[in-house]
Amino acid sequence: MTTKGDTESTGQDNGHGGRSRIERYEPAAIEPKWQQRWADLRLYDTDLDDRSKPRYYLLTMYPYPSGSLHIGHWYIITPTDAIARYRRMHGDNVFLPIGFDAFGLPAENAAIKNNINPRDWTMANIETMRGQLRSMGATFAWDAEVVTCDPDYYRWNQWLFLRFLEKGLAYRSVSAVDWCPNDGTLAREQVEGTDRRCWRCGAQVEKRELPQWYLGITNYADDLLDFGGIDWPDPVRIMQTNWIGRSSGAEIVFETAPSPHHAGGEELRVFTTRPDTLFGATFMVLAPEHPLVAALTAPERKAEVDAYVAQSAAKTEIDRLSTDRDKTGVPIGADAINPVNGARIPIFIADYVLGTYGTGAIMAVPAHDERDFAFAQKFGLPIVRVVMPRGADPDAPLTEAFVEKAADFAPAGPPEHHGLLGGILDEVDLLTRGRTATEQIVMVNSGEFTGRPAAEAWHQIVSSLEEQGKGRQAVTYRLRDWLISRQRYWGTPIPVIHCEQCGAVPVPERDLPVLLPETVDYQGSGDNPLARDEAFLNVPCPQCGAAARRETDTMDTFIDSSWYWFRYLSPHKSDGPVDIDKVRDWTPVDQYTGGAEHAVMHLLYSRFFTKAMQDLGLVHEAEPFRRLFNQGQILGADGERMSKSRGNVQDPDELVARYGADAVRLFLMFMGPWDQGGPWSPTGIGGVGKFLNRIWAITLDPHGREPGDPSGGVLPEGETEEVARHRMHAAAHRTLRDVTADYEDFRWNTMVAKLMELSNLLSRYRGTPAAGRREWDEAVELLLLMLAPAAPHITEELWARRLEARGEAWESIHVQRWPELDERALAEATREVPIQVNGKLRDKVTVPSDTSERKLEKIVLEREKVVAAMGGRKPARIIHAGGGRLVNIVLED
RNA sequence: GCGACCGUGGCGGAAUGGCAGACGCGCCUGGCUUAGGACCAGGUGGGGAAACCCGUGGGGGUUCGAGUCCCUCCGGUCGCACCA
Repeated sequence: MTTKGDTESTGQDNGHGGRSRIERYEPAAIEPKWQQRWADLRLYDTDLDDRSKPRYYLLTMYPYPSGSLHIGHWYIITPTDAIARYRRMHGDNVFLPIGFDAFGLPAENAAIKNNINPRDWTMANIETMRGQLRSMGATFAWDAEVVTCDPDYYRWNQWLFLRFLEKGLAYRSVSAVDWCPNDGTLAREQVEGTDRRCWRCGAQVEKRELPQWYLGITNYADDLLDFGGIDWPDPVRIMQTNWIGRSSGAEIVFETAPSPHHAGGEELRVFTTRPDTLFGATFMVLAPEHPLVAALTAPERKAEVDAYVAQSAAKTEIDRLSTDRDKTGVPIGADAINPVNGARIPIFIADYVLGTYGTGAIMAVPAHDERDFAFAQKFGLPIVRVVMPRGADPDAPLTEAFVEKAADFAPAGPPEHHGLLGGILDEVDLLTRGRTATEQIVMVNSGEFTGRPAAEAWHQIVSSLEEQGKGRQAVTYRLRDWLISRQRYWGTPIPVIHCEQCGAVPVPERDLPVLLPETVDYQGSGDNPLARDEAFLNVPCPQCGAAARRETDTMDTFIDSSWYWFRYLSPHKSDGPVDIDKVRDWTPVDQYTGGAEHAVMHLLYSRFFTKAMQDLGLVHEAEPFRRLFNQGQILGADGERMSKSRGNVQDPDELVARYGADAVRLFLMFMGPWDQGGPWSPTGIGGVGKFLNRIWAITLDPHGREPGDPSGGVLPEGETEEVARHRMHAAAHRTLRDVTADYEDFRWNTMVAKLMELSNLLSRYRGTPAAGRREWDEAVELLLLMLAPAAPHITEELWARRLEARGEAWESIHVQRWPELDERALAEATREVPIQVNGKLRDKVTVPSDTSERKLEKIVLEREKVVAAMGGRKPARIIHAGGGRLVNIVLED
């Protein structure tokens, strides 16, 4: 690379022993120049009203302004920028906006630590990062920039919240949050490890019941399972499907039995996906926090039950869910009645049953559920087998739960998280497997249902319960409503006022935005500084005018990112969050790029917001992003996540200073497939540097030669100038064909490799009589055009110099049309055919391209090596692989 | 445990079921140089003097033909994790 001597040789020696006729490639001398020029010409501002060209909304996940860009940002942004440039060369009106995800904890923590204002910290970081983003040569539409901590942005978070509130999509409810005794409430990600400790002080985090604000994402659960019309990677769709966790089954009503202390007759509802196993329910388990626990507990059990409830309340959810934990629980001294056979079964509480899922109560069928089995074994409870493979011995003792179920006999519906993931398995395969299993699993010990296939009984039992009013088909989701309250300063204030008379009153729209106070005491004792800011807190109730207090919770910052791409279209609109006409013209986003770590949270919230905003009449679309691409993650050289604390962060500015932005861009694209990422290693960046030097040399100095080139000035052995010219023409167009396909599919590594091949070929002809001829010129031009989206600066510079040399007026390479493919150039006069005998490669023969199969067979069978390989045996048949790519002679046995 | 993805030279990685290892790094040889961590040319999967043989995590299968498709085992990465 050119860089090494930069400091030592101070440019007086050009590194080529003083022989070269051209100055060397100095990225530092050309890159800022062109960046400035592009900005001055406003080359990349998008006219959103221009309908003369097809629109292309290209979106990349906006960064958090953490302080500076790291190489991972470049890894996302570089190819995204290349897509933008490539689409423009195809005549699309490309919109590539950028902004900053500017609310969040790091700013607040930095404020506490350094005693500066979170806003100042954030805005300073944004300024730094803007400069870095410009240094990459990325073509962002800066005039559409959105900064989420700007009141002009977050007021619309508040406005949307009020609309959600009106619609019943936002509500307040009491729930448990993580609470650190020293630092107050913590976000989920601030609680570390399985022992749940505070990341700052290391104290054990506890749960606190607090009134919190929620958004009703579960209302859209089934809609969110429908991925129709969007082209997203399977892994993301699968993760979202699993996260939503739709389970269809039945809700079944058990009644409590009368006892000495109790009249009985209370209804206990359970959710099960296996109503077919109802006869095997030998006990019942309630979550410790189940509302009926206190009422049902027998007096003599009270002490023990209370102790268990207290004990599990002290535990975190993580502890409770830990799989390897032993089952614990206590009987509450009451029984329930199995509605299907009238059996009295004991009721337990146990923390393996979650209060937040289903009905917070289960019927336990130990024979057919591993967890229930373990519990029954520990507590010596009966285990009754009720389904089994046809022909099995119903009385054989079970050593483990038999959980095999008869395919999917639940009602058809959206994809669920167990088993059948929509369309991924072959349908026919599923049907046959399903049918077989369905017939093979039969009922036993189940009264009138005994002997029937379990799949039938599933439905019959549900209908029979339904008739008696003791149950119904039901669907449950793992997905819960979105808790958006954060007891933090640096976020969007939730626009609500609490009045003793009127309750929680929405802030009137005319009073928006509820501004974050500029100066607060964020140095305080760890709770939300807003809660101590009397000026902020005290307001009159908008309804009755009495003294009232503001809500002090702020919104989860995922709210900001749930609709920001709509705002890019009208960032300064002051009478509403979005411009519905622009939204109609420009969304859904054509291509979204970003990391897979947002597969569930951000991408699910964004889909929810879009659907909710559609229902509010704000937008016309049900889906935000038509196509999604998840690039891989760049890790530190040690294979770990890059982080300042690990000291494995690669500073991109340093690389740009050494190698230039184009080389860094190209190297990131060349490393490997974009969706793969991998450990960072700068070894090899010199390779793309060499490539750029070569482009520089062949463009500016076709007739030059490098010192010591032994083949310099001479065409390859046996090659005429005619042949060389034809080869250049063919190679240029073959490269164009392949590179175009690679751009379309984001295969940057092979794209760069193919351009390297073309430049290697031209380099071989440099200084020979073939150099500088028409075909040479054409190949160089194609090479520059094809490279332009990936390495925008060097190509712009060389393009300008070519124009200048030809006395033509300057026009940016980045407004040129993508070259047209000349199909005729691809045709070769001859082709080389590999010859296999019994599938093994034995020989190759070069024949005229129009050789017929029959003629080719004749030629092939006369080849010396082929005859030898055939060893006197006769061909049974001869395979011609597609289009004469290969011949395979299959011999008789 | 469940789900998804992935195993190819010393390294990053190529390869619509059809010549395995494109392209690059590194390394070797030579050239050019006062010099080179610059530049140019050639070579570089393993074994073998060669003919040739062997090679895409292991084993099986489908096929004229498998890195690619199917089954199975082993190893790795990510996500979920008592969700009834």
